[in-house]
Amino acid sequence: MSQTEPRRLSLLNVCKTLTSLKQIHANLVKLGLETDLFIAGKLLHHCAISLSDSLDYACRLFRYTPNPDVFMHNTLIRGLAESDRPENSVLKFIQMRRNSFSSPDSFSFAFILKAAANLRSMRAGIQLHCQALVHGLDTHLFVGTTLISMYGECGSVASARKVFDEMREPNAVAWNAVVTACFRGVDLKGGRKMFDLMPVRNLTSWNVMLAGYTKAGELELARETFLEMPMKDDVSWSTMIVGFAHNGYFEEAFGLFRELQREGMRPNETSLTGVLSACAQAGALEFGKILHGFIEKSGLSWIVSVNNALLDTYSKCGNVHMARLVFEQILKERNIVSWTSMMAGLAMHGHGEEAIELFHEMEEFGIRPDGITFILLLYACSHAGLVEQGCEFFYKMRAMYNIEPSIEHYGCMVDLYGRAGQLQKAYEFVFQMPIPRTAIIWRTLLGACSIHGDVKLAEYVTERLSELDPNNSGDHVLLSNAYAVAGKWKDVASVRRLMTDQRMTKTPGWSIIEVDKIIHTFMAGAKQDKITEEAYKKLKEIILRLRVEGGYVPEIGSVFHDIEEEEKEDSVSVHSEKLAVAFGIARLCNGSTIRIVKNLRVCRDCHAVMKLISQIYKVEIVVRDRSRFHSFKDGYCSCRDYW
DNA sequence: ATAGGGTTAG
Repeated sequence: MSQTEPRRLSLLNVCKTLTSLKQIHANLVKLGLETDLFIAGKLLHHCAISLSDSLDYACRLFRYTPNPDVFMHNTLIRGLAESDRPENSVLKFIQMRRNSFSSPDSFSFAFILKAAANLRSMRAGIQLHCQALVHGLDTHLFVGTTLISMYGECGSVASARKVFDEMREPNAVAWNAVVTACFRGVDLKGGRKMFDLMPVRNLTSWNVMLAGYTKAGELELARETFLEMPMKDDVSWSTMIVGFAHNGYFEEAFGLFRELQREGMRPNETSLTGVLSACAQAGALEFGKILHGFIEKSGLSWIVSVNNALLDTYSKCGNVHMARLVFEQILKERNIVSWTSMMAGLAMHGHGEEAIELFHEMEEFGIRPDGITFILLLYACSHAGLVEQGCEFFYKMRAMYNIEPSIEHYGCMVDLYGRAGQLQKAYEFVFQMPIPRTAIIWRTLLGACSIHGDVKLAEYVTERLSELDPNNSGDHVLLSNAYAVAGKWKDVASVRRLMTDQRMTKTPGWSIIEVDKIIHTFMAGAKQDKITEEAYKKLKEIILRLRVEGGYVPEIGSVFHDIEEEEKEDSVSVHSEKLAVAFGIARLCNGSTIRIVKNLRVCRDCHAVMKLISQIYKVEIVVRDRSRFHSFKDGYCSCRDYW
């Protein structure tokens, strides 16, 4: 090896993207050094482990190395084990056993067991356990620890504990693994007990507790533990932020992020994506922009995952243009998540065709779609009314892309037919699907019945649902909406009576609007305060003007209510999104867009009102409902009245 | 030990 080699290889440590790695690789080839096993191993390690989304390149590198050694085998097995297709890792392991002169060492087993863990395959795990035994490696500390994790991931806390108990001298890592295994098996008490028994705790032990508690939704316990910790690192902070964000506590996630910065720590990739995900879910555009600025300033904008989260935040906050801009900026480094997120953004905003176009562009880019990409594609089709295209994609995903449809894909198909009013087809589809029908499948069908007023089917579906998921108030609301659309008010009333008799409470709808940096929440039928009163007053005035100038007649069909006409109309006019928009009209200055986030889907009447308001008051209104965006302008909505 | 894209519904 010449003098320059160590220096050239040390370049690898600073190369952060595949593009720069390729340059180094090209240089090595030019010097004829790429067959040197040490150098090839280093290179492989860098793109299989250190860089994300470079596995394909790693596989090619491996293929072009004449006689790869154990290290290279292990490295590729390791990289594949962490990929989205861990089965390839197992294949590589088998290939190594068959074709190679090198026999597996403790590293091989540690990595391949990780693949079994990621596959949640107890069968593969047990077989590998046996093989490790044959090689006398099952009692090896590292292998034993991975065995514990594997059994934990596969859901067998008992096996995990057995391996642990038989360990001669478990170190802190082994202890941590067994605590993690307990939490995976939702044995919180057991996890806590092992934690208390630990002879030596390191920072990871504490972080394991945080992760265990937040995943179980025990945020109070997590917070207690967090405060109790003798030391915190960025993983501790990230775990807390992500934990709160995932459990819907957005304000808490924001608060922790600010606190982290106050303590003088640098947010890392994970805490940033976590806090951005909170922004996306909450629709907090302004905070998202601040974070964008921070990312640019602190030189973190090269990180793909951060850009993906940012892109997602912009589109979920209603700003597809900014999402697109971020997407354009990462042109070379885009991965499957970037493409899928952008497709999701377009689909949510009603640009189904563009989402499909983007899919084809992605293919030209040489990126293979995965199962999630197809969920988004089908979502795009169903929400744009593109029934035939949706069917075609559903067929192609298996035939051309070798991706087995999962329950989510079947759900999309039911929705595709149902939303378009093809209830017969939807029903047949549900019957011929080859995997067990879940409550969500039936609920999707029920949703379609409620849109189109198919009472008979709705009744049948409700029966199926009562077997699978009884006492779900939402399902009864859907049934009653189906009756209402069909004008069967007596049946509406009887469903409602049933609900009150059984003390079922309907999830309250809420809408939020930000005015002067303050977020106001409106709820139908909530207790009155000054703000709500103001909103009601303005709404009355608006409705009157809509009647006179826009010929507005309330639509009562899709509303859950009964008996008197006047009362029906009343209940329509108090939907939370109407209050929010009225408040926006009252408080926001002319020319600014009214942005509303709602937790449920928008009803027909509110939709009609929004269109009229946008026309008569000359304002743009953007509503994000539970699933998508509606942009109202000049009396039209971006969803083309299909949602 | 932590992370980014995900079917339905109230």
